Amino acid sequence: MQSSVALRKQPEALVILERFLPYRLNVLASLTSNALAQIYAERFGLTIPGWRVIVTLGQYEFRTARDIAAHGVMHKSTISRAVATLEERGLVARKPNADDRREELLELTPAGRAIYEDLAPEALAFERRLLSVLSGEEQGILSALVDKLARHARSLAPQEEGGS
Amino acid sequence: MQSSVALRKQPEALVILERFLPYRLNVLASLTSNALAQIYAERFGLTIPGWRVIVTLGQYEFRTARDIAAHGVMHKSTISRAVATLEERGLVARKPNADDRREELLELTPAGRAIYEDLAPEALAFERRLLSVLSGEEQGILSALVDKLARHARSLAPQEEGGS
DNA sequence: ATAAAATTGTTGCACGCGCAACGAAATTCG
DNA sequence: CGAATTTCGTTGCGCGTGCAACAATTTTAT
Repeated sequence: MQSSVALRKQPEALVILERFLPYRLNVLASLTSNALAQIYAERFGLTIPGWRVIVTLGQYEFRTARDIAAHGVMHKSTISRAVATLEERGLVARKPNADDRREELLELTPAGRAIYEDLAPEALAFERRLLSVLSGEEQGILSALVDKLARHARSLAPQEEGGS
Repeated sequence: MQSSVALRKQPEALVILERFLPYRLNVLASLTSNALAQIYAERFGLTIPGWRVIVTLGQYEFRTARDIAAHGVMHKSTISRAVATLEERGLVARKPNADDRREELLELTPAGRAIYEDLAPEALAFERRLLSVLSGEEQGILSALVDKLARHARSLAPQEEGGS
């Protein structure tokens, strides 16, 4: 065994950022998030959590704060405050749940739904612009891989409450 | 043309979160980021920006704060403060650049490199655990697609400074 | 050469966010 | 049935972070 160099002391790159997936995922998510945030902040004065509440309620009609938090990996206090702000602005209404009086069902007001209907097409247009560099097949593959990874990542830390 | 229902008023889901890629990318990034953050916060008292500075310097040896910020889509003030903290802890050192005295070259101190060499294997182990649900081929495909998307996303908003 | 514009990094300020403690309600257990 | 535990949502606190203004320096334009 011809030893190459004995006791190399030179620093060595152990992690290559350009190949480190968690890093790259965060960079990509930041890029898309920032671009989207610009749209709904400038045009509708919405924060990211506020936007998420509105889109979730636009899709699900009635949901609790906890559902929204868990689904989007956000802290419950973040959602609580976002809902409070949206309620003050008259975009979201609370309906007490008779079956479980700890929780409140949330829904969009007509004004909230109007914003949703304005915002949703822009969000989809942004998504299309973003995905336009991928073929339809690539989009499907990416979609499946992202879902697979996300499911696995959730199983690695099930009891957590995350922050964006 | 037999019209279906005239003037449907029922609310309609325009955005399906489970199919909306920016949302899913953020969820996935949050999941991985939280799990990683737990490692280097608990064991080394590092914040996310602090960790990013250390890994970047671990790989590149000499970099300016601006480089790190742009590469990781983070705000320059975030990096500035992270570097200040790391310098106080004796993990990072500044070398003034004679060619351009506005900027400072950053490098890891021996203590900083020691943390890096402790942390890097754990980060890589986490990445392996995360990617273990994908085949080698799938990993390669995902990698390529993420890069392609990130390049495109950067080109959509080139003059921005992002936030994590 | 001189002035105007651009760039690097820092800092005061405000605010959003995570944490932990809390009240209220529901569930589990003895 | 009653006590202990769990869960949903809110809130005070501290802090990290984005924004904008700034000093220092370099680059560009006149």
